[in-house]
Amino acid sequence: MEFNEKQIEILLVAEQLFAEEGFDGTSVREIAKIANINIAMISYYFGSKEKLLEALVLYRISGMQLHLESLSTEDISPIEKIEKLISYYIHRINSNRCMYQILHFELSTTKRELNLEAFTKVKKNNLILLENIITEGQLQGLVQPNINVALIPPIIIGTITHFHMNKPYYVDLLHLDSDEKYEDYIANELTKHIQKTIKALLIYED
Amino acid sequence: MEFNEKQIEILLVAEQLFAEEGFDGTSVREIAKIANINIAMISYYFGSKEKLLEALVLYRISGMQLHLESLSTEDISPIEKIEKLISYYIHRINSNRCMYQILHFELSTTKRELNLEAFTKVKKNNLILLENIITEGQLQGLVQPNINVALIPPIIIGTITHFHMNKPYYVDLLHLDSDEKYEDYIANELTKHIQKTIKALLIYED
DNA sequence: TTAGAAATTAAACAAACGTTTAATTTAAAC
DNA sequence: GTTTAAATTAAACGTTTGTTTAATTTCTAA
Repeated sequence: MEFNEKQIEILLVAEQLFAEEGFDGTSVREIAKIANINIAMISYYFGSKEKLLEALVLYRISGMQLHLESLSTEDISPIEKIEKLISYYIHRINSNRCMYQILHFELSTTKRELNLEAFTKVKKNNLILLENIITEGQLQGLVQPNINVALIPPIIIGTITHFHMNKPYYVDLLHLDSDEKYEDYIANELTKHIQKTIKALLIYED
Repeated sequence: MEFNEKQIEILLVAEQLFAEEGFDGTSVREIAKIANINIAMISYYFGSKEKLLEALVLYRISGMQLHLESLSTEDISPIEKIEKLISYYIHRINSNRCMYQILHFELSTTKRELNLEAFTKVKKNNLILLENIITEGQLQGLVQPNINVALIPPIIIGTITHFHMNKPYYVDLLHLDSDEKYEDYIANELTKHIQKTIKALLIYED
């Protein structure tokens, strides 16, 4: 699926609005107004509002593949690999904040049936990568046995998305009174915190 | 604010629908139909659809106060206290799944301005409780210094909510092919996993 | 038993919704 | 320059939306 400039403009406007106000809370007229196009163009290009959403999800997820194959073969310790993987996770969620917001809702609504196979595939690939790294660490005696690897991504992704979703609360609690401070906190404090947590979990003896 | 039986029935129906289809994705006619009442009763009792949501949020959050004051004085180790606190967290999120789903969306939408002071208050109270327990642990030398306490609840809450939101994915991945298995997994595996993670974080030496 | 309040109803309201139409403009190809 | 397709438009379409109305029923208390 290839999109022209105008279509991409529409997709980007729709993405932000869907994230801010939800799919059902956003009207095609609103999208058209901000994207500076006629309402009919949405049906003309995408078929319908719902197909616009599908196109958007596909458009984003296809660009979301982790390029981490190289990580497996890098000459660093498994722990460092995990740290890199977490950084990458956080970076991906950060730069796809709107799409994660949309998916979070769409995943749990019964209203629409989005085809999220591509997304599932990405996640399963990442999980295998993580499993390999952890197995490597276990063989080297750096990582404890009996680690439930499937439950590690939820810690990483869950913590970050929860932080984002409760932005007003954490801005208040942690005095992050500018967007810059907020972004910095995520890139530094929060990232380190998650890395430390996962490292602790891997090393911790039950 | 006191509600009669009929009002509570409406609130419960609305809660489930708002959680499943979102506020904007749910119509008052749908609520009325399932709750077996006339559409006009919603305006009659609550004023409007939006005020119905406000009433619902207030109704749930007021019943959400942790009853954990006793925890501080219990004669168990700080680590055990943390474990209990986490169990309680998980139990609360589990039994308020719909409301958490609704709040998750409402917290990040710019459409409506819900008064969530009560919710913030609950969270801040819990944080103080957690801080006290951790300080106690540090004084006894059981817990490391330099713990960022504010970032511990996000791990707990984020992990569980992420798990819930991605239910179809984890059902598939972990072969939880019945509701019972799913619930059991959360109550056992996932709970233990989070407890282990937090314990590891508190004990782990950087 | 009766008066008054509360609860409930069907119907109507205007506004907003997603989508389609048919006409027009713009662009590309020959 | 003409032809054909693609892009764009304003207007209208039929639904659905949340809310209100005014009439009626049910309940409560004197």
